[in-house]
Amino acid sequence: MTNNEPKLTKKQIAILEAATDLFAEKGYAGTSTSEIANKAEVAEGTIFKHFKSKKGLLLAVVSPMMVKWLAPMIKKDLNKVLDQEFEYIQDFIRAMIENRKEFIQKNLPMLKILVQEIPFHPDLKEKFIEYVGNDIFDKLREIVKYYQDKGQLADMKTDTIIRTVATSILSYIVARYVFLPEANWDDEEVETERIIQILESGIIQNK
Amino acid sequence: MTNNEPKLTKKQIAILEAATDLFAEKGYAGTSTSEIANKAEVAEGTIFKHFKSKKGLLLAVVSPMMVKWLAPMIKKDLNKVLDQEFEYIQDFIRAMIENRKEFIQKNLPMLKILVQEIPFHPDLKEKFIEYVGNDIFDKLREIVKYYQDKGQLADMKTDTIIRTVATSILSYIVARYVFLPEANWDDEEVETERIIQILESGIIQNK
Amino acid sequence: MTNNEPKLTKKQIAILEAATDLFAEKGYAGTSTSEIANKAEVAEGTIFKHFKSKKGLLLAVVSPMMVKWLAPMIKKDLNKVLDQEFEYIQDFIRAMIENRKEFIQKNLPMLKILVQEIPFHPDLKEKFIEYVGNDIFDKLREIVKYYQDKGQLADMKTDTIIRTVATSILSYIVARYVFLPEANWDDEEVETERIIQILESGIIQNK
Amino acid sequence: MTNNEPKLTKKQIAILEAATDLFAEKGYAGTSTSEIANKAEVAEGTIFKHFKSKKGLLLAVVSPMMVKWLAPMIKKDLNKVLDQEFEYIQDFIRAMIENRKEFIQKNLPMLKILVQEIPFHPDLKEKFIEYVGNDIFDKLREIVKYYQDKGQLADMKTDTIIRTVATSILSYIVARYVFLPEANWDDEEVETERIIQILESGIIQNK
DNA sequence: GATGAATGAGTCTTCATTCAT
DNA sequence: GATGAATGAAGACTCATTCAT
Repeated sequence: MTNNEPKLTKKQIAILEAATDLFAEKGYAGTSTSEIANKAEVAEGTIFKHFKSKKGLLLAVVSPMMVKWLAPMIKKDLNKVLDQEFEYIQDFIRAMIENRKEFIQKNLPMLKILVQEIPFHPDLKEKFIEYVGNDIFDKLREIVKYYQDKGQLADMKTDTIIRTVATSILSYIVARYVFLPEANWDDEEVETERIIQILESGIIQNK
Repeated sequence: MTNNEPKLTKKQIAILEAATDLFAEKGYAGTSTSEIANKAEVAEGTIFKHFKSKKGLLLAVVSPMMVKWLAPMIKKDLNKVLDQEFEYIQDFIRAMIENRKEFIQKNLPMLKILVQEIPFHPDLKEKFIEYVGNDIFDKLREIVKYYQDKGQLADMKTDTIIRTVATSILSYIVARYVFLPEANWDDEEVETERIIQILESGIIQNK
Repeated sequence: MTNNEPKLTKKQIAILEAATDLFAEKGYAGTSTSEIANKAEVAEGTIFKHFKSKKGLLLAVVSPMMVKWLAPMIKKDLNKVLDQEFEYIQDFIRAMIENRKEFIQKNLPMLKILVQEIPFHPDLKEKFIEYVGNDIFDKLREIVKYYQDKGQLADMKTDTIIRTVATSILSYIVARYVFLPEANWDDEEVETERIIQILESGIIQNK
Repeated sequence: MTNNEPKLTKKQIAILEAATDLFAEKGYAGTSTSEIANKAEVAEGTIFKHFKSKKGLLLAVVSPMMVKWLAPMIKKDLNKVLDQEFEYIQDFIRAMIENRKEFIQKNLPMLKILVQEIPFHPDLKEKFIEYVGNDIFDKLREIVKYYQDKGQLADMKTDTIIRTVATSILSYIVARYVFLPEANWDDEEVETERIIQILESGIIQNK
């Protein structure tokens, strides 16, 4: 967890970047390794030297996103919560969205790949669950509990609350960045506040 | 609704069903025409006799869903709205979800295909917009206006309201039926009410 | 040989005409039976009812040309020669070209097919030789002999003379109608005379 | 002439040779790429690695013939003409036939392919015209003019003379090597002299 | 006689993967 | 490590031919 980034060579980075772009644009099954080699300006064989198979390349593209994005997202913010840095849950949600904004935009293709390919790759799904399901979900439950105890969250089932918040956020991200990127959206801050406002008057007990 | 389905033969239906299942399961690009032929128990050539190309088959799978589901969904309910059958917007939303429930479950694979393939097929997107964007969106705007005038909807931008309601519903459908079908969900009625409740306290002005 | 044209039905004629056009335009191997059916406005099965196979259709297209064109060409003119109607060989050659002109132009596609497909179909070649080699060639030899005896033809080998005349005529036809139809050629009469003139001062002894 | 053949590998040569033989024997449309692969003893994929498509292979087979045969044929001999090496046009024609004899025999299949496929491939025709029509035709006109000025050629239209000589030569080549290779021809020298003799007494003014 | 749906072998082409250099 | 030529299985698609209606 400390230094798992084992010094990628220039070629490896080029391959990963090319693969990320192409997988996001045309899907995993719709992208050929020769296209990737071409875009990365390496020989086709080089890809297989570093990532044993095409599937291995997909995992290499998608894994760091799970490790670097989802895990830290919770770990960091959870600590802040417990350190009393977020008195109100609104602040926690806002932070979760705000802090990742940059990362989301930079890694949008990876996210797109993740969302699009998970249904077709059981092993991807497993890996995803391995990180999110068991590790993060537990911590999210702690957080929900924390705010429920503070009286800031409705007394619904924990999982329902998590689901509601998660889908509120994800639906916005998916809609804005994956399905309708060309629609004229409001500023991100405005949309963020709208999500919070909706959640606030909805499942969040004010007072 | 009367006779637009120009008598599909048994084989055509078998092909469409096999294609629908396989596209949903493994994605369009990940499914081979020989697999489809195999599952439909027809010769591979038969597929191409009826649907000029693999892409043509995809459109044949997905088009009726747009024509039969989305268009009627609005047309019928819009009339009911204007006929004063839905005094409260909650009833309208409930009806939209309730009425389609059966159709959604029956045509879930199609919906899954639509959601998953739209990003990769500009022509699919166009066809989708052709049905939803220009025809249906306009009518949705009318409905929103109608309830805004009645004071039942917040005074936000029309499009924002539509988006919020739509993503609330879609996020539930996608989460429940596409991404996490094996999670233990509450009864559909309960979830439906939850959506309405969230929307109610959120963007819907009570009183 | 008397009435071998066994009353062709309308559909049969349509098929033969469509096949002739398409074979000439795209070659035998490059034309599909469905294209032919399409152009002839009959069902694909109908083609096979009448002409057992695609190859059978080719033979049906090409055979009459050999029977109707080459055989009569000689028979008729040979008689005229022997009836003293052509005192000079020039008249005989001129007649051969003149008389067939209409037929050539009307049946150009068939001729094109014959020339183009003979190298690929041993049975076609055999059929051709059956008509030309054994039947016609013998009669041509008679004619050459006849004019050689009259002192109008050089004392070369009979076959060489036939070859020379034949290639002179054929090279003109092939060049004009098959390879370079769009070049600006002189009137047919002028070209005909040119062929004769060249043959005249070449292999034909004047006086 | 020095290094335009950019080092063909053994496999590429094997493919080109197999394709040349098969195209000549069965025609382009009548030959399958798997047959070619088989004969060349390479994998089918290898063909497409080197020649992007079947059509590309056809061009690769036929192009060098145009570049190496037709262009040099004229260029070399034209210079000799202008260098006064051929005082009489007979010598020029004889040289044209003689010098190429070896090449013709070695590349007969290619020539056969060229003749047979040009009618079906507009792009082949264009390429052919590009080399023969504009480059060589002009030079041929110069040569004709040259000998007309010397009084050795009849005062006909330049193009007619070229056509006559060309068809005289081509008809002989096509007849001897393409259509009737098994007929008992005289020695090549004898036939060559015959062509010249016919042309001589025909269009060539013997002072 | 005529149809056209159905077939499955065969076509051209692409692809992930390997391996000698 | 890096290459890219080579592979052959698999892909989408076409075709001549058959047969029940």
